[in-house]
Amino acid sequence: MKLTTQECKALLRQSGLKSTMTRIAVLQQLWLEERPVSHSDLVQALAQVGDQATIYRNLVSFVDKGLARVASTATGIVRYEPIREGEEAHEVHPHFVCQECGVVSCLPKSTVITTVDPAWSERLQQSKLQFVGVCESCD
Amino acid sequence: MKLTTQECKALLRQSGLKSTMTRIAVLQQLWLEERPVSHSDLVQALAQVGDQATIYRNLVSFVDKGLARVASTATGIVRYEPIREGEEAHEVHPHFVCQECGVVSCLPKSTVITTVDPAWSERLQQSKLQFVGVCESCD
DNA sequence: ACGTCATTTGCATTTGATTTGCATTTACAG
DNA sequence: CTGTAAATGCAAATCAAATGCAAATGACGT
Repeated sequence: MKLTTQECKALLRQSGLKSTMTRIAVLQQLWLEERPVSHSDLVQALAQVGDQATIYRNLVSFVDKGLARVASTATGIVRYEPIREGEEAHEVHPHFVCQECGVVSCLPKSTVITTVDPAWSERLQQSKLQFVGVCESCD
Repeated sequence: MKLTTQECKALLRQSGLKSTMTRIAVLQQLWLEERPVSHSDLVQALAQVGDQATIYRNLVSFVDKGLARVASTATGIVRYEPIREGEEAHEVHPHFVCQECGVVSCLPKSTVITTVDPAWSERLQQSKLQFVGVCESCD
């Protein structure tokens, strides 16, 4: 999904973050990707836009302000995804991690139905469901 | 759960791994812990038993041989747990991660009921469900 | 029990991702 | 326009994870 510069500025403003060139670019890139992306993915994609430390700190503040979340830490690499409108805090779509190539992709929420014991659900801030297997291209 | 040295040797033998002092100690420690443990947890626990590189390589070969699995990579730290008798390959195994202290603990399977779309279940080697929240001690 | 050989270990070091310090620049409220 | 807190760039520190290599050790045949 594509986010216009104006929409980015609006989101940032709402979160109390200043609208910097780099920051806007990072946010747009996050929304552009159709899968969770790592810090180094973004550094590559935005090499001429900004520094790695800047990108890193932007990701941290996005997570802090609720504009993004850590979607996955599979393969020991932290991957982020934007938080899109209308997502429930403790009910997030599942991710699929390929054992071979390590690619992390998003699955439709409908892939799984989860029922959580009420005793626990109150304690939940968030839940992450990860499927591990071999993707089609590696099969 | 406790695993005798003899049982360790048997498991290792079955997996085609030699029965070394350190290796047995690592496997026993894994079984002893009631929660997923990190490499450095083990290095601490087995400081006088063996070297960090040895422990690391043992963990890798355990995963390789199916004696253990990476249970969690929360906090960017890889945590292992032993694969115990009679566990289903694609069964969901819920863990709880504390946002504050980062401790990862196992939850009873009954905490969650999941139904996976058959189209995907065949591709599954494993599923991991992670609950994120604040544990009692940090609350 | 003994020797051989592939496996495993210990120690040192490297890699690669993530994180921080600090001087400089920039956004934006007044 | 101006002052100030926030944000940036660059360099360097961290920290977990991974590797190279020589020495040590388990397992198997004799």
